[in-house]
Amino acid sequence: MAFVNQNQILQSLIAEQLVSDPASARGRLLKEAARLFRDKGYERTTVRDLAAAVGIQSGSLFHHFRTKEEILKAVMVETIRLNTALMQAAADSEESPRGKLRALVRSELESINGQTGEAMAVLVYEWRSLSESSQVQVLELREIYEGLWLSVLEELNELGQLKADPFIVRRMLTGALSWTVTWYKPERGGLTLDGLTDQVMAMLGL
Amino acid sequence: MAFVNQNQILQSLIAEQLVSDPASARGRLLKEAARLFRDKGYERTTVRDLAAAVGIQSGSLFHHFRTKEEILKAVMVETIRLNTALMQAAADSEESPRGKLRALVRSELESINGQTGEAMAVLVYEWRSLSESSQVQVLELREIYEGLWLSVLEELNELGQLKADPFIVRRMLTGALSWTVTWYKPERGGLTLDGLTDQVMAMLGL
DNA sequence: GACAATACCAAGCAAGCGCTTGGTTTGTAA
DNA sequence: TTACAAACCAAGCGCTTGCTTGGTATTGTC
Repeated sequence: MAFVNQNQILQSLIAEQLVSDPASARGRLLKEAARLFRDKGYERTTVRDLAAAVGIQSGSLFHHFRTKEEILKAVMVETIRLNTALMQAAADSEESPRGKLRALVRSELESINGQTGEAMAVLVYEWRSLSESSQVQVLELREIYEGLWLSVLEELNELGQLKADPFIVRRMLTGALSWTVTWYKPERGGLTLDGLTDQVMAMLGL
Repeated sequence: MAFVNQNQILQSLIAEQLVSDPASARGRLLKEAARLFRDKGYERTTVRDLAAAVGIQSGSLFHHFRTKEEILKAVMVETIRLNTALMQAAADSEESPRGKLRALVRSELESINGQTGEAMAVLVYEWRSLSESSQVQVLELREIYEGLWLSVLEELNELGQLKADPFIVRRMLTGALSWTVTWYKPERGGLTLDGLTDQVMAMLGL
């Protein structure tokens, strides 16, 4: 498979209309929404907050989205789509199972602590605010994403390099990596994203 | 130090008025509040929900607590107090650093997935709903709790048994263990709490 | 340049929210 | 029995919420 960079992946997803262009009105709203939802929580964020963040009246929001919850759902759906593609590319760029796992860890840390960090945090911590029917739809996408992890972890396990059950390791990693959003501040303190990735791999004895 | 069981610890904390008796009106409310806050989130839980859960009128709540937020804070404060005492006892019951760490992991898993699980989940996932001044107060208690973990992890590190930085390992464990609340269901599926603890230790290469 | 369709505004509605109020019941102790 | 505080109820106030409505700019298309 050819190597592609992150921007190419984003562009092709936009072309397929699977994620909104960050430059479009919809895209800008979703970005601001993700930030507000992470900072204040979905419930504490009002439609007036959302509208103000993109400079329109609160009522005008409902021209783009039918309900407030639809905004939350859109944030989650587009985030999973983008990150599934990014993770797939990261895994494909490596040969060895260990290399693939490291790429996945690094890629997820990047998603959580980088550009799409707000949206990733929303995905993890605002799950309960989604209606049940929306949860089902988002869960379907999430399973593709998780499948990526499991295939790599199972490969490692068959090689005897994993010290615990693949399913459990993935779940522990889900918690551990998403939790980094609450404490990891790359700017102050010397730990880089690669350094953090190394620590995670070391912790797993890899 | 003498071995004490969990109930003895709870009783002595009640006697010192550091946590509410679960049989008292206040104690029952806090228990119901923890459950509701975890299930629906703090913001989605109304004072009418809280009152109905203990069979009183919504206005009557404010005879016991000045504000709704005070209820959230009380849930968090009492939960930390209880669990700090439980963790201290668990660590003291073991000799070796590895044994102490295992006891801490098991104890935290028990807190998260057992009786006080609702409250522990609230502590982790409703942090943002606390006012800043309350956050400061709860954080002070939290630091005692974290100190317990760090002293054990540092001891292990000095013995060369830890594969990554103690601070980072603790943070990874915080995320990983608290996340178990979203997927670990001891009743269905064969994994016991001890089994899960073993998996965590294995993952750390211990 | 006509004409939709799209994007937005200004105003406000109905419902639900946290919390207050004034008054009644219940528990306790002399 | 009396006295008094703690616990509770019934009612509702003032405010904020998500969302609707009727209308006006703005944009793209032929």
